[in-house]
Amino acid sequence: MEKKDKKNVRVRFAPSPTGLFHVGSARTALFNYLYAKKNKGKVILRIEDTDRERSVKEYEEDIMRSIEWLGLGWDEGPFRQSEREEIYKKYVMDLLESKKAYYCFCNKERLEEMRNEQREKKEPPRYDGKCFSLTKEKREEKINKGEQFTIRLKISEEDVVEFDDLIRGPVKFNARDIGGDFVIAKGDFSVLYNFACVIDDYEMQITHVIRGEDHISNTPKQILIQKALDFPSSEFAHIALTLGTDKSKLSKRHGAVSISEYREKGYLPEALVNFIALLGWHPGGENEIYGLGELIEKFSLSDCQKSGAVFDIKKLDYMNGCYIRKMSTEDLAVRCIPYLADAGFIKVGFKENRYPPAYGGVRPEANYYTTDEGEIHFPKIVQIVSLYQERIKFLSEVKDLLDYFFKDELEFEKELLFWKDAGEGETEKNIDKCIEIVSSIEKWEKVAIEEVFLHEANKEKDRGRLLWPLRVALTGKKASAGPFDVAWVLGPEKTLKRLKMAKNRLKTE
RNA sequence: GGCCCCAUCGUCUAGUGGCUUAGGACGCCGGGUUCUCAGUCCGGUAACACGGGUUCAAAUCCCGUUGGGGUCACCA
Repeated sequence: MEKKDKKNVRVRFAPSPTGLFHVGSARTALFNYLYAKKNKGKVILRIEDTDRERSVKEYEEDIMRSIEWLGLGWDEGPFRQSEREEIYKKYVMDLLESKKAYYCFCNKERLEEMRNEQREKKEPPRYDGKCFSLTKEKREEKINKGEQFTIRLKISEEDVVEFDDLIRGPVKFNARDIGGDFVIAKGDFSVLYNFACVIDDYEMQITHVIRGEDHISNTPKQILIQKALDFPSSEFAHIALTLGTDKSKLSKRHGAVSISEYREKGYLPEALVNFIALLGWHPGGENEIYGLGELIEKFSLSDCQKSGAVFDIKKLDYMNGCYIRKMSTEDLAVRCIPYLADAGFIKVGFKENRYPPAYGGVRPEANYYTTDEGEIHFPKIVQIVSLYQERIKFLSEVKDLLDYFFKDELEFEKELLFWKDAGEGETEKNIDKCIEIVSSIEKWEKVAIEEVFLHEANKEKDRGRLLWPLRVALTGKKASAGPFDVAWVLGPEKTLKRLKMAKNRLKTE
């Protein structure tokens, strides 16, 4: 149903900076982006900060940082509604002059009371239009007395507002159900959301308004404003909401909802984008892994689901794991380094000051790394990290998993060294054997280590007798990467040292 | 409560009147690989909300019921 001229598609991201950038807003931004790119159109970023009290500069930064991190970007902006008040005011004055809007001096108490009464009578809350009939003299008198006022748009209650939603098809509202003449501006002529939105969409020549379903009831108001101003109507597409596990609109109480939280936990932007795109949209077919390019190529509003989609973190985890496994080990190391640094395992230095660290970005060619023991080279980090490439679902896991590569002494109960029913004696014997094997290896290479250990371990009826204590001695953990790999990365000296330390530990209480 | 939107496995979904004993993915369960944890491979569990129509034929079209959600500010 995507008809009309798509040659000059212009869409907008219009978040308001009243909180950290949310996965729901990110999904809306994504759909806008995909639609625009698919149709060779432009994306305009507009910060909706007409509510000064609730708008926070840091959140605005978070919005832009998050959008960029996701790889989405925009073509024009950022525009800020707080910087466009003169423009809005001009339109308010026009409306006032043409009598399509009027001053209202009703105070909040009266409004509140009226609403309560209507509610009790089970009527829909609605402004009764009292101030519309105020005479010019009366009005000026009140203004001169300094009475507070608002400006309301006069609507005709018989009107039927219809629009053809690109996702849902025709949607119809009776004007009498939208609550009467509604406020478009406050006493200082600062305008409200619906009004600013319509003016901006017009001035920025937005062709397609793609937004969350929660805005569907704002649409008739906006269309009424468009009509009052003789603006052409834009196309609307209301995408279904992102839901929490209880099926209500996703919000803070559902847990992590901001893009920055996901970034910090170590989700990859490409995985997050892939996952979010598939919430409420499906290109058909059985593939589920798509890069941004493919997403753009396949995107269509008509393939969007009409019902809300629950944000299922388990599936995101799975997808993130897929993306982690898919990337090169070098790339993985680059992405893990900030987490290793954060855990205090390594320190990141910069060879040249003119290459300041990019946001979240590490560049092996411009950095050097140190541990408590001195410099550690990038290839070594690659080795370490690659042992966990198949094991982690998100990057921050390396903080808990890789500690033993950066510690000299490991903390663990000696009983952890015991394989099944093996006691102290047998365990000591096996550790001795490991020491012997390690000492005998001439070329410290992955395959060689594995071969000789396996050869020895196969003599036992159960490989674990030899390999379990080896692994625990090297890692101090009951779950870890394979012992040969760990030994190889650790190097012969450290391997030997840890085996000896494990042996000593057996003798302690 | 008014208005609006929606309705296929627990979750994301395929399905656009016959190809469907409803397909895939995540999760979950079982098994293989295995020193552990992952990963990987194989197998399994599980859904068309209900009731009426229309039709030779309905998950698919229509109506109703029920259920869920959104929204009703001098917030966005």
